[in-house]
Formats: sequence, C-alpha cells, structure tokens
Amino acid sequence: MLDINLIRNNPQWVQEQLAKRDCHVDFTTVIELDNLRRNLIQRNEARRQKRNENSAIIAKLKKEGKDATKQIAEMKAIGDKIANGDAELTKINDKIFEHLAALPNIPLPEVVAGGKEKNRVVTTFGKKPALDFEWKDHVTLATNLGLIDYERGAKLSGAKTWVYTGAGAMLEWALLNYFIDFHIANGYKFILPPHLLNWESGYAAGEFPKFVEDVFVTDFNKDPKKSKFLLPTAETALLNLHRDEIINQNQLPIKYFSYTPCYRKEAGSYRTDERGMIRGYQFNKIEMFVYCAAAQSPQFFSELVRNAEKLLEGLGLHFQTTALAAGDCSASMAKTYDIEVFIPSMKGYKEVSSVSNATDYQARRANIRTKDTDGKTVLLHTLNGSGLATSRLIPAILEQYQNADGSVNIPAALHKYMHGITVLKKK
RNA sequence: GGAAGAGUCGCAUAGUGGUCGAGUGCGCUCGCUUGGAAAGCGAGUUUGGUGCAAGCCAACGCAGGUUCAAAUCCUGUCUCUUCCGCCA
Repeated sequence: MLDINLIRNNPQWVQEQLAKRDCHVDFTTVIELDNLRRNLIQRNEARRQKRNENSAIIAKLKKEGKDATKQIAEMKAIGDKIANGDAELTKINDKIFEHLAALPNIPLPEVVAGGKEKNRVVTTFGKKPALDFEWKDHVTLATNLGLIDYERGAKLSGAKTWVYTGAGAMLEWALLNYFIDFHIANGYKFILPPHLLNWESGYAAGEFPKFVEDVFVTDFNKDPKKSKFLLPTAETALLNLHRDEIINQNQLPIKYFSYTPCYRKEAGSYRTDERGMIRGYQFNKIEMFVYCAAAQSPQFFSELVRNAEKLLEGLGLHFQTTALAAGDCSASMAKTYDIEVFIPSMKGYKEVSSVSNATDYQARRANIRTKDTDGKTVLLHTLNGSGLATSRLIPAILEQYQNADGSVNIPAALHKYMHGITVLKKK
C-alpha cells in the first residue's frame, strides 16, 4: 500500500512513477476524499472535546448534589452528532482504502519503464548443454526412470498434480536439503510455519480480498473471514510473523528462510507447452525473507539474488538472471529479478526464483515498524526471494544432465543426500 | 468437543460507571551524587490520528451494545490457563 501523505503532497510525481509500470491513475478523487476525511476528523474531534469537558462538569455537579439535567440533554445531542460523524468517516475511510489498495508499488529509480519486452538479462551462467543425441523431455525421462507418477497423481487428486516416487522423491528431498544447509550456513533462521493461515494474514499480505480466487480456502461454507487458506507461498507466512510489531533496531536485519509447499489454484493459467511439473497446484519451495531498515534494502536485494544464483551454480545448471521491467514486477514489488533455468524442451528459460524488494509497501499494510535513531517509529523494508522452487529444477536437471542412453547424472552437490545414487537409471 | 477462569502501558500488578490514558513495583533512559561503581535522590519511559503550532482526539485482546458518560455493565468473538472427553 502507498502512503496517502505522499499522494497528497506529490500526486504528480507518484503518477509519473506508476506510469512506468503502465498504471495510469487520477488522484483527484482520493485527494478529495482525503480532504473530506480530515475535515470530518477535525469537526468530530472538536465535538469529542466538548463531550469530555461536559462530562467533567456533570461529574462535578452530581458530586455536589446539584441538578445536571441541562448538561445531560446537551451531551445526548453531541453524542448523536458524534455517532453520525463516525459512521460517515468509516464510509470515507473504506473508500480511500479501496483506492489505495488498488495502487501498485512505486518502482525503484533503476527499474526501467515498460512491460515484459523491456526485461533485460543481467547475468548468464554456464552454457546450453550440447545434447548431440536424441534427447528426451523431462516428462518422458521422469516417467521412464520411475521418478514421477503423473497418472496416479491424477487418480489421487486430479490434473496439475503428481507423485514423487523412489529416487524421484529422494532427488526432490536432496534439493531441499541442499538449499536448507546453504541458508543455515549463511546465518538465515529456519522457520517452519503453519500451512493454513487465517484471513488477517492473507489480508495483510495483500492477497485478500483481491486474490481470494487464487488460493485454496477451507471451510468454504462459512464466512471467508473466518476461514483458513492454504498458503500460496511461504512469503505470506514470513511477512505475517511480525505483523503489527515494532522491531528493535538492534535486531535488524532479520533473515529468515522457510520450507513449505505452495498451494495455488493457477486458475486459467494452463498452457499446452507447460507439461509435467512446470505448473501445479502444489509445489515445494524454500523462501528467503529479510526485514531491514530502509537504507539497507538495496544491499539485501543483491544478497538474495546472489544466494539464489549460487544455489544454481552449485548445481551446475545453465541459467540466466533477468532484471524485470517495471510493468512485469508484481504489484507489491518495487524491484524484481527473476532467475531462470534453461529447460531444453521448453526451448527457453523458466523461473526458479523471483527476488523482490517490496520497500515499505508490504510493511505499511502489515504495520511492521522499527524505531530510527531519533526514536521515531518508521516502517521497515521487506524483501523476499525463492531459494529455490524445486518443481522446475527437476525438469532442468533431468534434461540438462541426461545421457544418450536415457540415464541422468545427479549433480555432484546432491550426492551426499542421495544415499549412494549418483546416476538415475532405468531398472 | 464440554466446563470454569483469565486477557490493563517491556514485565508484574492496582483499578467494578464520571477528576482513569490509567496508580504502584521491577526493568530501561537521562541527570545529580561518586575516584569509579552500588545505593540514594530527581526526571522521563505505549501507539496512532489531526493541527503551522500550542494543543486536541482515539486506543485497557477484538467487534458490537447499554448509558449523558465505559478499563469498569451486557452480548458475541479470539487467545491463554486449568479440568473433562476424544484423537494422531
């Protein structure tokens, strides 16, 4: 969420910044509502002051045993006015919130204007594998080698799901262990949150009410506000960990990482080129999350990007890092880099990590603050990044590491987690 | 799932309708004192809104209600504790 004061004081500038992400807004209405709101507050507070004064008078009169009928009648009239004013104020506040909630974050200065077409590759690691034989796609490989059971996945749950079996499950778990060890060594704190979150958490993270269609909500016969939902990413949990808190400056930065499956409806996102496990209702992900003072967020952004890159480098996979243009960043984010692994059968690169700086946008909605050196409370900055999601890594490993005989080598970094398996072969 | 009790300023507590945004103790900060420290003494110690400012307004888990007036009374709800039941 953006700061109403910023919009009030500098509407032109905010407008220009949002135009970078092809968001064109007119602030006339919000500013009018805001003026209305402040007028109303002043009027109502004056009434409250009057009421407080009168209340003291009545108390005194009663104590002295004198008659206070006149004052009480007056109080009644003021009380009605206050109630009316409050009701009106609530309406106006709701409207202002509606406007503000619809606005995306302001891109950082270095983020280029425009949409996807303006995305720019900033780093490349490794080369496309030669694959100078009749190579196979990951669905074929995973099925042949008995790593993934797509059919039984459909039997258990339906489309867009799968079952990891045997060495496939081991490979999945090996990846997660490899990531976890890396983050622990880097001093990030390991968090295992509940997967079912409440409405307030979704609301603070900006998922509700806007994206309620995109997540799996339980107890659907009840009021959605009393329901729980399956988290679409651990980011939601990690942001809410410190919701409504004031964090001591000496505790910053806070660096977390978390393992959770991510549950997403992916409504309407099916694409025929996305076979196998590229897009599912449930996938495993390790998420990094940082809370820090505003001045530090650029530094931690770089750190998160490097962490994700190092993990891929350790696996020896060919990938690229892309700086997203303003219009391609998700709404809450001021800057995003995607790390994309090469998947031959997809004829290109697929996202395995998305690293973002949310600046104070998430913190404002979730009300997460710290005190600056003058003792003033200020919002802090939040950053997040996958480190990493596995569901596109297994396809990348299978395809990039496959041999002419249909077997697949396991990246050396994973050997210690694979219980002696170094090559995946058909039995 | 059932029953009882509890939720107040970092912590512990006081406060059962009006002068309570809230007392006390601990902790913490600053000052005095001291060779230095402890003790002692003094001052301060939640957050948000609004206003150029002085100030004013709001908040006692949360949401409603009663009342001229609510930390205090009523209803709902959430969380915690204890007991009972059930269960991996």
